[in-house]
Amino acid sequence: MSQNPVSCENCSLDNICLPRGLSQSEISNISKVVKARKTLQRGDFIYREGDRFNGILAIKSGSAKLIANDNHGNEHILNILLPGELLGFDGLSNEKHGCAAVALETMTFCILPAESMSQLFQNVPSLTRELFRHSGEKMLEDKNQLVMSKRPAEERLAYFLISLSERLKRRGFSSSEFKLSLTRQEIGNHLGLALETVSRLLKKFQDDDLIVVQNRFIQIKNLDLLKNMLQPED
Amino acid sequence: MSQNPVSCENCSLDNICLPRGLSQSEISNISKVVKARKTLQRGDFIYREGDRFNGILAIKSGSAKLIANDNHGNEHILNILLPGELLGFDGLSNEKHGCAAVALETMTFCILPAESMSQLFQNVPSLTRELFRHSGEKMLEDKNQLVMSKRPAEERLAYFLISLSERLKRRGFSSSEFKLSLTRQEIGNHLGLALETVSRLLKKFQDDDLIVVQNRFIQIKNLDLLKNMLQPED
DNA sequence: CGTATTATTGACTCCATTCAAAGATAGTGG
DNA sequence: CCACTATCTTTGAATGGAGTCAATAATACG
Repeated sequence: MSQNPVSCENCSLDNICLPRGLSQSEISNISKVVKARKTLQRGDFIYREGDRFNGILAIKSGSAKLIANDNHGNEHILNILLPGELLGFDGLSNEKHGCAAVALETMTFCILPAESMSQLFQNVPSLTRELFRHSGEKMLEDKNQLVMSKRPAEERLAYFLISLSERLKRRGFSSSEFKLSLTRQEIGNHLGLALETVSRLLKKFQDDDLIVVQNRFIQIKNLDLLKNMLQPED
Repeated sequence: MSQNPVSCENCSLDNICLPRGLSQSEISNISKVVKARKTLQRGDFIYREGDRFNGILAIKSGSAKLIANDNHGNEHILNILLPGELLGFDGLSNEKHGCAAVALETMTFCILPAESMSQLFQNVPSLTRELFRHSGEKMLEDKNQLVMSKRPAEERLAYFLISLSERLKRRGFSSSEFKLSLTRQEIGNHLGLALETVSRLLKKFQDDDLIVVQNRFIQIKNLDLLKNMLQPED
């Protein structure tokens, strides 16, 4: 892997990613230690479960999935990661990654090296604050996933589409049309559904004029109605 | 609420709680700002969803639950918290708590005030490290819960009992006999099961000689067999 | 163009829920 | 201390949502 120096200073993701909320001089400070890594292809591992923790990573372009293995040899897709989102927190607790990260498509990422973290915490206090903020956000996201995991299949899929749409919007992509870099299998795995159920429900959503599906392309036609599925009926 | 000064220096939980991994002088440093709050009773709120974030809390005695509300007016029990465990991370991202914390029984807790955190991060670098470690642990726990949420009812309940037993053990309590401070309703809520299913499965576990249940008292008779339920059959 | 992967659709099955009713436990006040 | 009540727990029977199995269709890829 190449380790080109990279600049957070002129990165288009500066308002979403690590430097969010930092002053110009602070950004320039972290910019000195943040490294860019070479491009990965779909299926490539960013890190594997058990790998030594090397730092907090940030998606620069493309997308990735976080996967955990259970005792039964099954993979579980814990999260989908979009540009500007941080990953690697699963390695914070004991220097070893607790799950794996895999590219979902051609992608690039940056790295805040572990060895410079303690020094940065001293020199750039807002970075500490910001990292805790990111880590708090991850936990709230996990919380939502846990709550949703107890809801029926239809709601889980609706929530998945809505949250994806909103996260894409915040990153300057279209919120109403996007390509899923996931197979039905992977969507089902992530949501705890059989792939056939995902297929059936996407069709149902289309029949109800909520979305248009064409293979992995999704067009959201009626976001409000989709959101209504998450609300009580009355 | 009273705000008695408290000492982490002679707390029996020092190897589990916040001061874990800190030097004597560092512990004495954080000890100066950590406050103890008065005793709460079952059902009392430690904090409510939406409350301003006041700091990271630590259970000193007793236990608590973290609950989130969904759009349907239902409560979801996200986590059970035992002595020495930290809570409040749900308030890190935007200064407001994303869920509520409620006492499960008579309990006490300590608080690391938010206003002293940034200063501590500067003066006690290992505290920053330690807090990230705790936060990483929480995320791995959430990961396990997400993975388990896709497994059948029997495995979920087995995992719940095992993990409770292990956490109690690390805290110096009996790992084989303990009182659940939760109703069947609450266990079911936490695991995404109907209370009747919890009741039936506890009975089944007892019939299989894995445990003895007497109301809310649980005695684990065969931990290995219980753990086998989480392993592949072959 | 042919092969492998992915997606759709239908029929059947089953795990866990819901509904219902009875039984146990704990807490309260007379 | 016991009766009374509210809450919690157990157990049975019926239902249903989503999974599994299976076969076909569409798409991507070398």
